[in-house]
Amino acid sequence: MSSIRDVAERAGVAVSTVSAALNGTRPVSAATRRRIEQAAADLGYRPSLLARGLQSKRTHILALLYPAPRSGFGLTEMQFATGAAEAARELGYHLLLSPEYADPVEELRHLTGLGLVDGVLLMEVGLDDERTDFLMEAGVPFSMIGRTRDPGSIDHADIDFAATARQAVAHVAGLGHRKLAFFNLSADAYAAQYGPAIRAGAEFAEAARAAGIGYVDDFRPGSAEEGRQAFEQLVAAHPDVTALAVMDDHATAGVIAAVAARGWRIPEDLTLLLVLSSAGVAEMFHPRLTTLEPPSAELGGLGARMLIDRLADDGPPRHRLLPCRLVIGDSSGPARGSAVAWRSGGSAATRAGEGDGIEGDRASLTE
Amino acid sequence: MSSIRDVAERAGVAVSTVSAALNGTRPVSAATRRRIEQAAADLGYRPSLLARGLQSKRTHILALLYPAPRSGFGLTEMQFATGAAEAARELGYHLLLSPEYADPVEELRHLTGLGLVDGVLLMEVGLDDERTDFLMEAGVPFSMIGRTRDPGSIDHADIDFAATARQAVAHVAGLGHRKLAFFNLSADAYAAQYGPAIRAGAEFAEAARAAGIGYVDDFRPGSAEEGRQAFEQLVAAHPDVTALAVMDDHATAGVIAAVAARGWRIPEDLTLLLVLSSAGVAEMFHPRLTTLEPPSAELGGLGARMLIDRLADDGPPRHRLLPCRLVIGDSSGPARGSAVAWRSGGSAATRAGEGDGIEGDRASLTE
DNA sequence: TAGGTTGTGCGAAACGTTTCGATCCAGGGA
DNA sequence: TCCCTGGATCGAAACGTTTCGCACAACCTA
Repeated sequence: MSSIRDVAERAGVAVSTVSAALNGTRPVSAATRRRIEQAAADLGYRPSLLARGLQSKRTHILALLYPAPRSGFGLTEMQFATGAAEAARELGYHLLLSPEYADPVEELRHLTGLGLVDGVLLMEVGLDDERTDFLMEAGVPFSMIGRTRDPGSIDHADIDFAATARQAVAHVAGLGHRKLAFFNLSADAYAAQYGPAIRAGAEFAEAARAAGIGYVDDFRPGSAEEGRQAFEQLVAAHPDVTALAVMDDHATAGVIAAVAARGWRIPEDLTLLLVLSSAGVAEMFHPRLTTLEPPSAELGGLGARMLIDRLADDGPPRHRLLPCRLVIGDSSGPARGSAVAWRSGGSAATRAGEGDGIEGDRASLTE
Repeated sequence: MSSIRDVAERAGVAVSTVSAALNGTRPVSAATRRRIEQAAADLGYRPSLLARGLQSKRTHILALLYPAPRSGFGLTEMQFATGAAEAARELGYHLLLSPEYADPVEELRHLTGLGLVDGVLLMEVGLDDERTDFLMEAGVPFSMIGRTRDPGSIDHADIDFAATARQAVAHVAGLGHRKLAFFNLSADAYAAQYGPAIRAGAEFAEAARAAGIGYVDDFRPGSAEEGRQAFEQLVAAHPDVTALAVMDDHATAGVIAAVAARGWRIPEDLTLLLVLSSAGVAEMFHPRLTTLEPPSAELGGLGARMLIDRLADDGPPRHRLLPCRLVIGDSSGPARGSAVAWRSGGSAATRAGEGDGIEGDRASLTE
C-alpha cells in the first residue's frame, strides 16, 4: 500500500499539502491539486482508516449489538442489521456486528474502551435497560432500535405500536367484527418486559376500547402447541370472538392447525392477523395471512442514520416511530353473520400481491 | 481514555516496558509486571486497537460480505453472520457486516484498500466468482462460506451436499418409497449458477441413482403459486411418485396447499421433505415437516475460524464440508402400499422434539 | 516605497502503539 | 582486578494520518 508520503513525493509537494488537497481542509491551488490527484490515482492511494482514526478520533465505525444467546434472532432482527449496515455504508460508515453474552455492560465497556467505534446501536432494548445507563455515563454516542420505558433524550427508532394497533382494529372492525382476541408473545417474553410485547399488548387494548369493540388478551402462546391450546381455550371461553391477532409465528401455526381440527375455515369462520411478522413468513401459511409487517430494515437504517447525525451535530433528541404495514392476505373476511360487503374496495392498505414496493417513509416525528 | 504513557508514568517505568509486560512480548521481572498490571487496572487502561493496528498491521477485524440487493437474505444467511461473529469474537476478532452493491469487486478493492480489515469472509459464492480472483491477486486473506466450482486452494466451509442427499434418499428409501421427486430452487437461482441449487440437484440425482430408486427433478418452483403448479404437473406426469423433496420454503407452502386441494394427506399419500431450510421454518407448517437443516451457524463459525487460522499460519488449504441435519417431522411416512413398519425405530436421525441440541461437529476434512 | 493582506505551501508535532538497538547493572570466570 | 555475559529496562523510531503555526511570495493600498 502506498502512503500519503509517496503521493507527496510523486507530486513534489509536502505531505500536509496532499492531506489538504484530498480533504478540502484548506485551499490548495488548482494546479497543485490536480497534480496531487493525478499522483494519488497513479499510485492507487487509499488513506488508511487506522491512521486517520488515530489522529482524528473518528473511526467511522459503528457497532450493532445483538444478544447472542437469544435463539429468536429472526428475519426481523436480520433486517435491522442489514438496514443499518446499508444506511451506514451510504454515509461512509462501517457496521460492526457485535454479539453480547452474559454481561452486556462489561462487554460494552470493553468494546468502547478499544476506541474502535464512534458509536453504538442497541437493539432488543428492554423496558429498563442497563446498557443505556452505562453508555450515557460513559458519554458514548448511541441510539436504540426499540426503546426503554421512558426514552427521555435518547435517540431511537421504533415501531409505532399505537398506530399499528389502530390500523389492525380498524381493519377488523371494518369487516364487521365485534370482538377481537389478541395472542401476545410468549409468557417468557412478556415476563422479561420485552418492549414489543408490553407495548403491543397495551396499544391493542386501547385501540379496541377506543373503537368500542370487544377485546380479549389473556393468552401468551410461544409455540405451536401452546397456540393450539390457547385457541381451544379462547373458543371455549369466548365463543363470540370472530377475529384473532397473533404475535408469534409458531403460535400462529398452532392456531391454524386448531382451526382446521375444529372443522372451521379461515377466513369464513375466523379472521386471522399475523402481527409483527414479515410478509414473507405470512406467505408460507395457507391461506396467506393478513400481516402487520414491521418496517424492520427502515428502522435499522433510521437507527444508524440518527446515530451518525448525532456524531456530527448535537441537536435535540431524535425520536422516530414507524407504523407496521398492513398487508391484506386471504385470512381476512367479514365476521360470521355480518352483512359487510367485502372485497369491494375501500381499504387503503396494500393487498398482498399487488404492488410489492415498500411504502414511503411514513415516520412521525414525535416530541 | 488513558494511554499506555499514563500507565508507564504511574508504574514508574518506560512505555516499552508496559507494552512488553502487557503483551508478554519479552521477559519482565515479576515485581515490575505486577506494578504495571496494577497501574493499568487502576486507570482502566485499554490499549487502542487503532494505534496497535497501525503499528502491527493487524487490526483484528474481519469483513463479512453480503449481497445487499438480494432480498432473499433469510434465516440461513443470518446464521452465517451470527455464527461468524461469535466465532470471531471468541478469538478476539471483530466482524464487519459489509453490504455489496452493483460492483462487488470495486467495492472490495475499496474496502481492503482502507487497511481496516485483516481478511474477508465471502458468502453467497457463485460457481464462478470474480471476487475470488481479485482477492487472490491482491493477496488479501479470505475464506468462503460456500465454494466456487473448483475451489482449489481456497479455504472454505460448505454444506456436504453429497452426504445430505444420501441421507435424504436413505430416509425415504427406508420408508419403502420407490420414486422420489426433487423440486430445486427457482429457475432464476438455477440459471444464475447458484451453487447450492446446482450441487443439490446433482447430488440428489446421484444419490437416487446409487440407491436404485426412481427420480424426477424437472421442477424449479420459486414461489407458492409455482409450487402448486409444479406439484400438479408432477402428479399428472408421474403418478407413481410418493416422496418429494423441496428446496424452496415458499414453493413448499404451495405444494402443501395443492396436496390438500387434491384431497390427499401428508404423510399418508405423500412424504414431504424440506431441504436446506431451518427446523424453525419447518415447524410453522402443518404437519411439521421433516427437514434437512443446514448447519448455518457452524458454517459461519468455521469460515471465520479458518480465516483467522490462515492469518496466523500459512498451512495447507482448509476445506470443510458439513452435512445437513435430518430432523424427522410428521411429514415422513411409509410409501402408499408399502409394508414398511414405521415408527418402530431404527433411524439414527433426530426426531423433531426429542433432543433439540445441535449435533456435534460432524465435519469431514477433505483433501 | 513601505506596510498590510491574501493566497499557497512547508515542516513539525501529535495520536497510541510496537519494536529494536542501546544501556545499565550484577554476578561469575580467569 | 578485569572482562564478559545475560537479564532487565530504557529511549527513539516508525506506522500513516491530521493539524497548526510559519514562511514566502505577490498583490494591493496608502
